[in-house]
Amino acid sequence: MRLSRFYLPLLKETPSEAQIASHRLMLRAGMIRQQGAGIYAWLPLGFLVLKKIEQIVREEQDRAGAVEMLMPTIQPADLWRESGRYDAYGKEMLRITDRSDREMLFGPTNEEMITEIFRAGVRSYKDLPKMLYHIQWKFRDEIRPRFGVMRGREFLMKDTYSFDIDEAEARRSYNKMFVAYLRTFARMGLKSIPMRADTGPIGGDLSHEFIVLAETGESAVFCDERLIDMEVPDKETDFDGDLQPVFDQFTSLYAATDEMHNNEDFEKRVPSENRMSARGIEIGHIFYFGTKYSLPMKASVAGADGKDSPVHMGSYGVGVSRLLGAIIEAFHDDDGCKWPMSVAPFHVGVINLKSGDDACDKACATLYDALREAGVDVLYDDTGGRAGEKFARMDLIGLPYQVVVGPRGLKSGNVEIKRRSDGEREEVSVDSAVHFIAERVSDALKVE
RNA sequence: CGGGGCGUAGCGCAGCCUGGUAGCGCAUCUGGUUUGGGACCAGAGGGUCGCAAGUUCGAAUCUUGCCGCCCCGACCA
Repeated sequence: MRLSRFYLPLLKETPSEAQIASHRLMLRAGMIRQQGAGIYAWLPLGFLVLKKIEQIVREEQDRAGAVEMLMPTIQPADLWRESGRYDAYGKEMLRITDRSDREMLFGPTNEEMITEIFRAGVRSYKDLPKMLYHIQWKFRDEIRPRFGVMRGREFLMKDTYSFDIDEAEARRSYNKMFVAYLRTFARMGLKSIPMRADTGPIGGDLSHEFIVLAETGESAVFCDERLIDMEVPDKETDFDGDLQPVFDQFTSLYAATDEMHNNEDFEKRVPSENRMSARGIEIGHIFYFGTKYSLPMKASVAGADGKDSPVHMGSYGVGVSRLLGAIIEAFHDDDGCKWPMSVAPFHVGVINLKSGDDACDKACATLYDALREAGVDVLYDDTGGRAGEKFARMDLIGLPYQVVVGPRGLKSGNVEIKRRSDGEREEVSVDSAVHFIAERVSDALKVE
């Protein structure tokens, strides 16, 4: 992409409403634009990242055996009357009426709808287990939206729903998502920690929040710091096999959010040198809720004995749009974003320091074409303007690598390559630059 | 929803207390000098001061109502 064609409205000054780094940087880097409280338009740069995050989520869901579909944003109220949640949900749910005065709502989640869809098509235990997911915009009329996309009212969420014949089988589905989540967040460079979450009236131990540690996190968390470097299962993991050992391993050490924290327990189970109290951002939440919806909504299947019984369900959410905020919180400095390669809007930025200069233009054009040929996403800064402005802009948007092409280096046939993550620079010849970048990009994108 | 604050040019703000017909920085446009980390000089364009009503000879400024947004708290992916 040529910068001169792109739409990248940057802000030099910090908008007054942005309190935390991710919100500030998303506004300054021209990724989002606010349209109302907790409602954002995704500008080209932000949208590129959003799509990359979405794709990683999708790939790991598919790997775990879930099947993608798409449910509507608008749902009929009657569906929610079946589960009893139409009245229970409260003002968080945006209720609307259509031209015939039919009661509708903008979906805050999809348990009811997926249950209706499932019950319409499945009769026998032989059709189980099933895991279905979609990635769709949700609306929750939060009392107080804040922190940009971290707590918006409209947000993009991946939600998966599992259907099993009994609790033991449901646990297997739960474990699949548990592992899928560990992998999903790791691929984005995040160290996520599963923490016991409140299961509410249903009870049991089957609800976990996936937390990424960040100073600006919304909740206080307490954990054994050895969890941070626990090894995430690789892509050869057999999702049809027994995943219980992985679950056991990750849940063997203490980890709890504020609500679930028990200090006595914490001190008993965690050696003092490993105790960690920090703040965290919730980026995923998985939940087993048994027959909560299948019973009232009559989603049953015939068992081997010919008798009908309600299916056991679970739901598994990932805050896709929220992840942008979480990733920036984890990877940024005073100058801007520092995207991990896997979610970067472009892998590399080519900076033409002297647009209009024959040698510079030529070298840049060669690099631009060759990099794209090599499968690298390139943003080519072909604009006029001063060097300082170009450097600052590229640092702000935070592409993993910058290739600086200027008359000074070209005299000796060289360009400068800067790595955004640590600022390390290296002079390489124009000829070897493509290989240099392409190799590092493909290494960084390798899925393990 | 309780408490606090803010709406003045694209962005950041001053002016409001003490009414007199709107200003600064950045950005934008033109010309020139510059050119490897957000340049400089000269000039120009751009605002029904959130909306509505009221007080007044006169309202960005005072009064009332409404709308929007932000911050703290309780709630949430």
